[in-house]
Amino acid sequence: MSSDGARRRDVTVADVAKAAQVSKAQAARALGNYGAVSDDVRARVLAAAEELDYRPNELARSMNTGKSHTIGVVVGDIENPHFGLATRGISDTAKKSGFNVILINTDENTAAEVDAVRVLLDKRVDGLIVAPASSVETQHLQRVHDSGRPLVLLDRSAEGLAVETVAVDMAGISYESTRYLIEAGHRRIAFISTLRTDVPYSEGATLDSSQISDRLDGMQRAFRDAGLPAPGDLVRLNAGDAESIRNITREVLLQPDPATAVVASDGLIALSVVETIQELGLKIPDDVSFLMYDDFAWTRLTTPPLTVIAQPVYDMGAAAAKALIRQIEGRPPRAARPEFSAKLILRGSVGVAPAAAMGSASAKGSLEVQAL
Amino acid sequence: MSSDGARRRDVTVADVAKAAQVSKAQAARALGNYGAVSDDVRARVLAAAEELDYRPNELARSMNTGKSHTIGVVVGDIENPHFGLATRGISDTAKKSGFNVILINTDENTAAEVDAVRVLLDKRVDGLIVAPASSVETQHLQRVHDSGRPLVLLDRSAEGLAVETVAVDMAGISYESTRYLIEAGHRRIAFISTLRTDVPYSEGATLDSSQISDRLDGMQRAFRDAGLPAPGDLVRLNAGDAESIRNITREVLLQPDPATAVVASDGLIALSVVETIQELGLKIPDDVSFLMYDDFAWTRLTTPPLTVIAQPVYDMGAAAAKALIRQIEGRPPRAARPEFSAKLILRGSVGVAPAAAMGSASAKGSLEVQAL
DNA sequence: CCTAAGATTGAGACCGGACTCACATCGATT
DNA sequence: AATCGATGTGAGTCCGGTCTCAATCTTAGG
Repeated sequence: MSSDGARRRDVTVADVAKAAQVSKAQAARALGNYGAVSDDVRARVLAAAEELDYRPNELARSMNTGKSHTIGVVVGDIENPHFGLATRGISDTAKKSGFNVILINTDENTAAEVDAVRVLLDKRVDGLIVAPASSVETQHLQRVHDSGRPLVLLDRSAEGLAVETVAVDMAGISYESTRYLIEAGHRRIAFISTLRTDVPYSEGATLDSSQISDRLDGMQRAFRDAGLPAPGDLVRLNAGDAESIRNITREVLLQPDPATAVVASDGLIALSVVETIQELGLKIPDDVSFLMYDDFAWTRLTTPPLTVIAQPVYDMGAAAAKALIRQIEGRPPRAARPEFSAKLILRGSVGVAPAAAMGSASAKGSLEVQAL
Repeated sequence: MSSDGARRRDVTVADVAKAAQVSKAQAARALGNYGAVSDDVRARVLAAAEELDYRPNELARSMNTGKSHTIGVVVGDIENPHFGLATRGISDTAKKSGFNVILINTDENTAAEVDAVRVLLDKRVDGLIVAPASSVETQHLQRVHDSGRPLVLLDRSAEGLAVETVAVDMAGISYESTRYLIEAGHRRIAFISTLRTDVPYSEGATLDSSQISDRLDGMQRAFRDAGLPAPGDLVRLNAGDAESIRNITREVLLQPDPATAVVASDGLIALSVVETIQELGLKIPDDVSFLMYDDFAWTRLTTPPLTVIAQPVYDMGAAAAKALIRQIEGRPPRAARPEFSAKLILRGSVGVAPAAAMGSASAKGSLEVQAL
């Protein structure tokens, strides 16, 4: 309990003005630090404000400046460290420029996303950073853009939406890593993703996610360039919870013409896949090779450590925030936005494909491993 | 570009009223769904709103209702999956009750926390959930409480602050797990935490974090009950970045009277500790036993899988949000708040202490391991 | 047919700041 | 000493809603 009781009404400029014996306008000027105010008045007002423990009502302030100094961030799943890190990048950057972050989780559900965007707009955020759940259903984002509210997309792009987008060149890294797997003798490469789709995957089908579809494009191109048929039957989407990932993993590894390598689309999937592989008593990389997107610290602790595709997630979050703030402040967008690129980090989870190993006398066990 | 151009001023109730040919008051009533409105007027207003694509300005609304339907969440580090999960629990629960979440990261820095709280208050959030960086420097939280703004603490309590707190019984689980280690023959148990302190740890010193100090109390009590001296010299605080954790780990393991078991205070620390142990060529659990707080999925993937102290983080986040919302809505706090309790999950990283192993002929390798 | 309770409705105050505008004040200019 | 641009200052409006209050309309009861 402070000296003079608790939970009384908030102190307003008017109160301060009265205490300082000046007009509301003058008090507001002194407090808001604008306009012309004599030293005498300023001192009195500031003293009164201090005395009364005055705190400006940002809501009121926002209402007539039109700026809320708040940006809205809409992601699929904060629980996923990928977004955790990205969010950290965003919020660190935002804070540096005096912006706050309202975070909304969509569970990768477009309806929830539409809602989130609406709520954020209603709250008059100064701008939005969205990792769209769908690259196809984007009317709500289109509307945001049309309304003139700054918008930056993260991780995935939206079809036909000319909006600044911070993402890595997925097709490129996917091509590169697939080639790496192909060179290790793998022909049967499974790709497992949580992406929800109605129809089972078939080559050429348009997917809801630019990110996944770019990855698949990269894989296909790698196979094509190698003169090999892409194993479309091993592309498994709709991997939802741990149980379904487990089932899918068993399927692709135990079926007649099984996968010799598995690519996990994100860290959450990777956990279940690796766990299932261990359960099946299979050894990585002797029996199955494994590759995953995102380089989390724990991937160095497994035996063997996992070969991963590292994405500069924090930096991307930071870049998205920077780009957004630039838009908010009306500065022109960066001429050449930096393309973020992912890196294939070779550790120990990719080995020579079992069948190929028989053919080549030299290769055995894991491929050359790059330190760290 | 929508049919009628872009980026025009926002549509307001006044606009809708004009279009519907009714007074502003009536339009507001129809839109806000309060007061008495005839069916005819309601229909016209709703139609006009639809036509004009009217969206209420939540800022204006908040300003005179006094409610922002927003809660502020202040955590030390969203990047830490512990908080990621907790945040998820909070935001899921909040959303269900129509609340949004403004998230601020403090980097476990009290000054940043003070600032965060101020900003949130200025934004007139309806309530706050804070995981206090310090259990001692809590004047800012005290002020929040005094002002009557709902406040719930998460994870750690604040000294002398009678505020609803959602946390696990740390002393209890720490006691239990220490006893477990002691029974396995460990006498030299190291405890590594990021907690920043000015003075090096000494038994009895008051710490800045209720969480850590409870854990240490539990450890000490376990040693005392076992009639053994607590290895206070192995309590290592100030473990900041990966590098410093690495150094500390080496120290406690390589010094003359080394630790035979290491307890990592959180998942981030655990990563570096385990990595360092592996680097040193030591085997878990044969050479060193390892125990960590928080049960992350990856702890099941290492060899051996790690023995952990699982905390119901998501549920705690959800409970904190529920408690806060209850306060916001003026309902009485739950009579008996559920005590959350952590669970020791035995996997394979704790074994018989090397010295003790020599003594007992039977024990060798890891202790009995509980499935999952 | 008249009257009063109850339903509708519009004018305008209000929330807490920012900002416009007209009106001082004041030292400097000539 | 009269004039002028540069401050200072206070009254009052505005932002976009909510909400009070008095006026007007219905409609059922007498």
